[in-house]
Amino acid sequence: MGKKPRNAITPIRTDDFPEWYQQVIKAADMAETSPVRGCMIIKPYGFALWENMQRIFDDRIKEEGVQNTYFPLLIPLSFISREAEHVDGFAKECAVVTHHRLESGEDGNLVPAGKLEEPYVIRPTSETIIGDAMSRWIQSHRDLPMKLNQWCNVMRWEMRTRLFLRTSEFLWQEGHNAFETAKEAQEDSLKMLEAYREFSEDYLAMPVITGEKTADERFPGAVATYTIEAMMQDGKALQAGTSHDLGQNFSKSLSIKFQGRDGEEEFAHTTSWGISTRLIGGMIMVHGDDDGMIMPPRVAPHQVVIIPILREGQDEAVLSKYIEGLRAKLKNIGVRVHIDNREERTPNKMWDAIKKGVPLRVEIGGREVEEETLTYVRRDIGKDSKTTCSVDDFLSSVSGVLDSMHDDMLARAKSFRDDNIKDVDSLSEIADYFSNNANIGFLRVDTSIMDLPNFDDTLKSHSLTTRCMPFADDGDKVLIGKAY
RNA sequence: CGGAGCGUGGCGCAGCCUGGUAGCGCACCUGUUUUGGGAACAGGGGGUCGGAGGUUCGAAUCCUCUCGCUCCGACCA
Repeated sequence: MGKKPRNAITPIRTDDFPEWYQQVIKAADMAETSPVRGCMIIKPYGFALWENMQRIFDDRIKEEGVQNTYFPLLIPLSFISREAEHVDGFAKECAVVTHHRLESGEDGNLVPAGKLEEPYVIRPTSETIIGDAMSRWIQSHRDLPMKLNQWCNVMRWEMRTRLFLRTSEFLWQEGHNAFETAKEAQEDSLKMLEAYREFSEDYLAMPVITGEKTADERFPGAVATYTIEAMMQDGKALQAGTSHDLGQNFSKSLSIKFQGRDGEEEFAHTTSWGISTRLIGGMIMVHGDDDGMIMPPRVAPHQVVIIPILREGQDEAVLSKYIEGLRAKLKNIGVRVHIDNREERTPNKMWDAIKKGVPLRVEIGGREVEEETLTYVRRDIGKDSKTTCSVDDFLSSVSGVLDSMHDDMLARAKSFRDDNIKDVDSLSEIADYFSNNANIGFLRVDTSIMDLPNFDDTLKSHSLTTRCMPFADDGDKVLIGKAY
């Protein structure tokens, strides 16, 4: 029997990136497919990550005066059809509830019965039903701005699904704000986009490009869609979050109106903005390596995992007490710590911690207990970072170590991304670049190129899309790439 | 929805062409020796082969239908 491969994930990224992605999720025990078509089961370790993301971002939006609500899962069919472009955008992917009862059929199987007068649609997004409520709640300019959010699940019957990146049902937050003026709405949509950028970079260590979507990529019914775009390690783009300026399109079709300061009746200006469990897929593809996941320290379910190393003739009680003491001290200073006490071989515990991407792995055996030290390894660097230090030193430096790991992860991802954005001038250069399979990433071109007659065909024939018109280029350039 | 492939113990697969009543690796359980970057040996438990129908003395193997999944494309957070 030969030794197992040096890396924990097979295949490695450069051999088969999509398969590598699936294997990382499995190895980290984050999620799996379910008996329900296109729907995933988020396992405890994956959900703990989502909970941390939720907590952080929820606190952030509350600073903006956003209030949480909960609206029904089911939306009357007639609501969806109120906004014309909205219908076109979502009709193809709606799950519809048509019955409310099951009866025994002739062959003994249960069959739907009790047909509904009006079918319900399982929400693909909630602009219409929240807008309907807003139309009743908003009467005066004094009721504005109104900022509502909900953390919930939505369903879009996608043709092809991938864990976290695109599932038929997914978890997200959807914010819906209403304002008196067009200017406020526009500013708000940009502000929420900035909140996404900050969250992605400051907590997920995932660098993003902020910009506006081209008309083709705009949210159905929106005046403008703003996006944060991230680049995965295979050079593909991931739309990691969007914020829409809906103008008065939805307020007019849903009748969200108020009496203004001048006594005239006016339609509100609304925005909507969302991020989803897709971000988890992004984190995997931005940070993961051939040994599995690397959790960004600030959202990692466990920031530190302690692995007891018990050898023969060693007093287990003494070791446990030492470790328990360390755990309590770490918890005290706000570090999320996990002790791996499973009856499992030590090397396997280490590999599990690696595959799960726990930022810091702490090993404690007889030596450490005797010397009142501990040994730790940074996940993103590996065993070359193995350090032994006193418990006190660790306690005073651990948050700094986690911070620098965060900074390093962000910097690494940023330089990879920047290295893979090229400037070009012509359609033929775009075609040439993506005809060579070795070339990955985004191309940046003048927005005027979108007016060329062959533009759409060129993109289509290479499976390319416009990702966004970056704010950094004042909207003069457009990024083009392959997307998830 | 178009193209391709696959459904056999928990997972990954072989067997199918040339029908004879199921096998391998990993995982799991027990024991011994081990344990600081994926342990070794020995013993052991677990499947009726996606589903339905057909051919046959006999079907995981052949035929028909059907369901599901994965990948590629179009669509999309």
